[in-house]
Amino acid sequence: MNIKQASERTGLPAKTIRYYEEIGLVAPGRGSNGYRVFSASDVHNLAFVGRARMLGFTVEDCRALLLLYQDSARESAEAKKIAEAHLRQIEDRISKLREMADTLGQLVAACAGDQRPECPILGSLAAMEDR
Amino acid sequence: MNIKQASERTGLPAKTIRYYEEIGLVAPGRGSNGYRVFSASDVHNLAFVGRARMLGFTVEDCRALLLLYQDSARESAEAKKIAEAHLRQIEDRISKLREMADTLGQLVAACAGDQRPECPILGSLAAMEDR
DNA sequence: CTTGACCTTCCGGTGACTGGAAGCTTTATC
DNA sequence: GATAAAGCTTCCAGTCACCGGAAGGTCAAG
Repeated sequence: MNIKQASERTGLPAKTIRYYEEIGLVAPGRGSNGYRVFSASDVHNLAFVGRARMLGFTVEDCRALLLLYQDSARESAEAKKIAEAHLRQIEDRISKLREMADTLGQLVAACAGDQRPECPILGSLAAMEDR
Repeated sequence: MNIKQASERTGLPAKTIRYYEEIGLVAPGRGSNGYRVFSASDVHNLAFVGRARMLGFTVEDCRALLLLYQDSARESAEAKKIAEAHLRQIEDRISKLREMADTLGQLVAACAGDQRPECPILGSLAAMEDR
């Protein structure tokens, strides 16, 4: 099948699929007209990567996971290690964002948000020594 | 003062300060030798931006906030609007990350992580129809 | 007078795409 | 057979907020 169909079946934009080929994540064949030809397993691999990306794995993680997936002699410990590291990263990012949101929430709550110039948000940014 | 001192007082890397000048966030003067010369208010503005960045504001938000800060005729509603929009974005990102982390946590918990190839993580990525 | 710290600009890279231009091929319609 | 629309190709540039490094100028100390 051509790229459009592969795109529809995987939910990935055609541009993204071309990009994945460029960086060697998939290697579809080529027809005599130069068009990419996607096999069922190409589509399967693309969908695999698409789902991994939805879970926030980096493209390099996706590459590693795909290799493991295709390796019948793999050890599940390998995949778990990658997933655990990623999970820790996500939790880290969440806690940093949580802190930002909390601080920001306090500032927003303290701001009248009217036509007057006094603003605890701007004041706090100007000198945050009080926190 | 020179860039190194400005960097030390604001906690921003010299590279970042040069970048902020390039995009017009600050406009330090220049000495006869071509070196940047930072006034107290330059440093103040840089610190302002640095704190806004720590709260996750985009550089463009920082520019807007800085302009408001310097505008004595501002209305606090303006600043509040920016902060609220940003807060919503952060909350969005948190909830997306929270979903990822939850899904990922379940997969990690279900994976033995030993020398055997069976792996619910890889299996789930290969076909996530079951969730 | 040299050493080392500091400063300058410019170029390229990051991650994971996305948009758009210029130019093929294929398919459908008249 | 002409033409138009859809779909394909490659390549270039841009995104965001910087960071690293090269090549070279300047300044203070010994």
